[in-house]
Amino acid sequence: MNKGDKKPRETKVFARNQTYHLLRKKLLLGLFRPNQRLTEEFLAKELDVSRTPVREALHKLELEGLVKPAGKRGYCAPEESLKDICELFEIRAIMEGYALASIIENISRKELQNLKIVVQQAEDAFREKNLSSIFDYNTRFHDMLYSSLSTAKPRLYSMIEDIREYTLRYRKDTLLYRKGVQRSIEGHKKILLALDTGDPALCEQIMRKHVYEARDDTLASLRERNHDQDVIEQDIQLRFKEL
Amino acid sequence: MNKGDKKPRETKVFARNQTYHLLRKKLLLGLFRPNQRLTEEFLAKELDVSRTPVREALHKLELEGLVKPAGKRGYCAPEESLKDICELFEIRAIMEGYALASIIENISRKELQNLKIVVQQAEDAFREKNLSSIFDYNTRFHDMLYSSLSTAKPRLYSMIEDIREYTLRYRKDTLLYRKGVQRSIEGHKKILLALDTGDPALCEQIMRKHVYEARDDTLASLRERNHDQDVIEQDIQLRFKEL
DNA sequence: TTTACTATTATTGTATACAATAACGGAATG
DNA sequence: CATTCCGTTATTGTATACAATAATAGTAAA
Repeated sequence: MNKGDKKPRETKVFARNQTYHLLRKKLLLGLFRPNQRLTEEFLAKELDVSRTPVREALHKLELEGLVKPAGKRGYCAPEESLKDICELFEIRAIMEGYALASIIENISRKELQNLKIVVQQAEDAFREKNLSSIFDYNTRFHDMLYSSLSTAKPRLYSMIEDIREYTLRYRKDTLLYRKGVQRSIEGHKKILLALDTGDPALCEQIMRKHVYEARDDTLASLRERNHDQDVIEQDIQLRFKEL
Repeated sequence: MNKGDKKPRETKVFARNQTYHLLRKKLLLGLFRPNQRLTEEFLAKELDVSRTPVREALHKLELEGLVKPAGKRGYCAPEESLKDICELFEIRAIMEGYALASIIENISRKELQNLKIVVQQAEDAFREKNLSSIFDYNTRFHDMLYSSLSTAKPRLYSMIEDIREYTLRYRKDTLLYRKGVQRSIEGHKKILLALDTGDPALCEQIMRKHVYEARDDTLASLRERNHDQDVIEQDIQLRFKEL
């Protein structure tokens, strides 16, 4: 070790964390067939670790509902029922609605201005049919909107993030659903208007409606899914490359 | 094995589950000092299992926020900040408010009648100063109220149950706070009235208010806590005896 | 052919060994 | 007396061995 680097800052990456996050991502992207049996040994071999980190990951993922018990032994990937999807969006609507209402206490004029810029960018991208970047703009809009929440109400924030991730699994489809994208941008504009009024109840109402629209678009796109299954497969593989 | 019992139904209890639930309960009851270091070996010895189930339990409990990382290594019991408590109640208010609003679609006249009976029983117990049984009546009221939710919206239901458990940790104090008990019963009456009207928005509003009152009473009783610390200790030990 | 029983295999649960490293403490130095 | 360095100890991360048991297949009997 050289004398200069007292702390080499090699953030040791543990197999446990890596395994958990990788498995989680794979499940969220739907890379396992529904009801596919997930045995510890199989996953361990696939991820090139021992059973120990895999088992822990599976048990934690069970807590989150990302894997479900298969009979008396082991786990499997859950199959997505429309009812489950609806409930996830419903919960998102409740929590994000309240989150928006509590944000108006703290949000600054400058932050509002920045949000407007992002929405504008998303709109431009939509006009140029640059669909993939819209996904990023939407994400940025979301992150900016809730940035104050992460310190003010960390628990609410992390719950919202979790649920958003769970619904993210289906958004890959919505991405390809043009009408949904447009509605989403319109929704963001309305959110900004609501914030401008400073009325918490209105904010809550608008945000709930926005999430319900996202739900409807997701369901609509799921119904068309079989039409362009191969495109989606490609998209999944691409998105997974980013680890 | 006798011929009669093909399936002896000895539900094998795994050290893993037992350890997780026991540790969870201890944490919820506040049986560890805040910031107390929780080493795997110490807990393993205490619960008479190996480190394996303990480690899994700790990692799962971290996911729930019931233990927090202590420095770079290991975990410790989190210290309860008033801010955290407030946020927990706030989230409860959001979710239970929505839950009540969605219940009115399905609730039957008979169920309403049963709920009224339970509230009446709680009121009688209060008049007879039978404080400990009020806790049970309140729990029963809650369970009956949300029984339909557990099948209709299982995810929302389990989230509410989790958060209720997290706030339960502080209710042990509220139990001894007479004014809080009375307000709680009055709150339940109002909830029944709101359900009678069949108005979802009103239900949501009333329930939120009810939970906020619970929060205020909890905070108030926490402030008086030092006065009768020994009584509370006794109560904790007693409650823990029930495993 | 179907059913029931048994033997085999697969897979998980738990404990433990070992390695890696963080935490701690004590000696040496200024 | 304070501080830094180094060696010891404590504690965790991972792999693996072994036991327990569920799943499976295969065989025999009806």
